[in-house]
Amino acid sequence: MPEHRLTSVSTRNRNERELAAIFERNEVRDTFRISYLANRLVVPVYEDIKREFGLNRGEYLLLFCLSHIEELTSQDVADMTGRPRNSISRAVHRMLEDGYLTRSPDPADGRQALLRITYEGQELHRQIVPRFLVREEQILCALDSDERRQLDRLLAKLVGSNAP
Amino acid sequence: MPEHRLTSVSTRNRNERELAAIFERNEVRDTFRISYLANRLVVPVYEDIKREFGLNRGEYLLLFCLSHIEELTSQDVADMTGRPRNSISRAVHRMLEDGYLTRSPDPADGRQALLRITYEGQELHRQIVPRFLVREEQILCALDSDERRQLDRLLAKLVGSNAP
DNA sequence: GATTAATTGTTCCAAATGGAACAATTAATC
DNA sequence: GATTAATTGTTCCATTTGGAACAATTAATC
Repeated sequence: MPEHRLTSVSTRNRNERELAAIFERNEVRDTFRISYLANRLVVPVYEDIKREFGLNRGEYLLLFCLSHIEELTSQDVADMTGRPRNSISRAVHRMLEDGYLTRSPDPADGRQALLRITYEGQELHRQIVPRFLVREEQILCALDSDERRQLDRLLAKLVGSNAP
Repeated sequence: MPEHRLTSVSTRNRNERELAAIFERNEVRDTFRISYLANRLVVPVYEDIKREFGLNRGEYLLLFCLSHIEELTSQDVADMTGRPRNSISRAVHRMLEDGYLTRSPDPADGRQALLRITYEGQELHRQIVPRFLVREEQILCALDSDERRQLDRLLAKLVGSNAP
């Protein structure tokens, strides 16, 4: 965000009250609340991942992409994650060294190399996913099952639309 | 934020198709989609703000907070935005120099200083808000007015709950 | 009321970040 | 097919970032 991040993790009453007021008053309520939610969902998990596995966000995103798509180039990952290519390059090297992925030159195009996740990488991913799920549940349990379905439908629609 | 960020801004068909697949396949769908949405809403606007007004995210967040709450300390802003205090400190100094806010020592507590937005700061905020709104509309127009109300209700519930 | 603990804002510094230039390769254009 | 343009992954470098230590001040504890 670096982010449009607003946490209410404050021990001081004043801020909690005032923060709530911001949610009601501000001019771009939906953007603001979605951004806030995203950070509440994701930030603490990334802090865990950093602490326990030594991966930063870019490295985990690389792992995540390769967990779902068998073979990708660095450029693919850059496109998908919106991160600059040099960051991906760094992440790839670190993850190669740690044995979480492999790289082989593309026989069809000498410029690029094909990345794949290793077994160790898959294992790591398997350890990390539950943390996101636990966190998701902590936040989304505020909704009943009907509301969860509503949310699912709305998100599908929003994400599916190809706005600019 | 650095971020759990996945954009579909790719000129290549392959990635767009594969990206869509990730949304369906992955294990933490709601977290993933909310995070994706947040970035789509916010990232391009922050890029504009950076380019046109020279403010980074932290600086704008400071402005945003002071636009809605008359008087805050640096620590207040740190609590509300979840950013480290030294970042806030830097942002405050830059914004002071630019004349977007004022600072006066708190007579009741010698440790802290009270920040307020200036007229110039309010003007700047007034110029920036519409950009968020335009972007919000670009994304949320995928929903009809009923669905918008649903979303509003769900967000209120999610944000209002005080999960850990 | 003296002593210890906690809080605020700042400075220092090592690490992360991302833009720009670059060589290697492939695609496009003439 | 030669020449120009575009693409990929990397290196370089200036800027940003955030943790830790710090002085100044206030609160808590004895």
